[in-house]
Amino acid sequence: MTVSKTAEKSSEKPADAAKGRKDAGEPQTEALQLGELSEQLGYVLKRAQLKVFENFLRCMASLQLTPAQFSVLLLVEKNPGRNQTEIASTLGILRPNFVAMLDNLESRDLCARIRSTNDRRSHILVLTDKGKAVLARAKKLVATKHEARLNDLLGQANREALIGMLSKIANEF
Amino acid sequence: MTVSKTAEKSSEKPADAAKGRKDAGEPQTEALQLGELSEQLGYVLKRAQLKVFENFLRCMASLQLTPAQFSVLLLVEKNPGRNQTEIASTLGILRPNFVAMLDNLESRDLCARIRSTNDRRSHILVLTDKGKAVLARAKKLVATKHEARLNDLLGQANREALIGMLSKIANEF
DNA sequence: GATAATTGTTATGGACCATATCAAATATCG
DNA sequence: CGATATTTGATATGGTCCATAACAATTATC
Repeated sequence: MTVSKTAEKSSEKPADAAKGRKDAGEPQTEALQLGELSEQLGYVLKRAQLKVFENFLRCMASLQLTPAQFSVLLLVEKNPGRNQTEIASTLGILRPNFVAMLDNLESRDLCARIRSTNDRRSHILVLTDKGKAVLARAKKLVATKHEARLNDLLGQANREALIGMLSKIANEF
Repeated sequence: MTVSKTAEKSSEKPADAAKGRKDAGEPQTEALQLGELSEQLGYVLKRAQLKVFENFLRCMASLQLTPAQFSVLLLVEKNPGRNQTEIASTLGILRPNFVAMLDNLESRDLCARIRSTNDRRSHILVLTDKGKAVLARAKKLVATKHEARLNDLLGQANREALIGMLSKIANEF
């Protein structure tokens, strides 16, 4: 969802108020000063997150997986036998909102809900064979097209340092 | 918006599937393994961004300013005499969505729209006196409560490195 | 001076997030 | 045991944010 619809054209790229100009004539419209904005953590964090998600969606276009869907498949694979509540809450997804998400993945035969025999309220989540295959391909795409891009941009060491700092913020802020 | 409503209680904190347990009895529900998820840039980036925004809103509770509103005030202050289209596009906000945002800020007497004499289609944006005062207080709150938190957590050098890397991603990814 | 483009605006729909509520199943406690 | 509370998955619903189409007023272009 939210991807590949008409996506590609507008979307209002920031830092580009001077658009319809051949970059040769008289710049009657001066570029705006970002000022302290470019030092604001929240601002730059949000911008970076949007860019990363955008790139992720492009890399996954052939598999039609959103970041959220990818994270669900990853977590279900790593934690077989868990129910919806456990998977959802670990990802910070509220149970009601997780239902439609699973409906989607299940309708595409990527995962399945199985009634637990221990607790007949629960739906145990598992990946289907197709789900495992798609996830495997998704991992390769992420590694070769998505994460590799970061290494080119920042370098291996910086990339790891970045992930470490973001994790720290996510966990301890 | 989106803040301080009933906010404070639920919200489904991740990495916490084992909740209603006194942390003393028998852990019948093992913690889930995040696995490769904790190395996924997009995942950790999104998580960090949510935490940072959440903290920002808490710091700004007394002024009732969202990150987006703060960025608008900052940009208008730094770039007086610009119209809605220029401010909005620099922030990556689509013009239609910028209207309600300005209605809000204007109704609170933080900024004002002024018809341009050169181009009577445009609305020049300026901060009101109250807007300037509020922004000044907001800056102090951000510096002392919000950004300072990052320094405590990462240290000055790491904080700057982080901002630098995020900017690079936002601009070159 | 006719046509095209721009500005602010409204209307509208989609995606995402949050809450309340429900039925079925289970847990708890008298 | 049996009444009550809790949990699980689900539905309904509302809010916020994001994106597109369309419009009137104004300006630019030819």
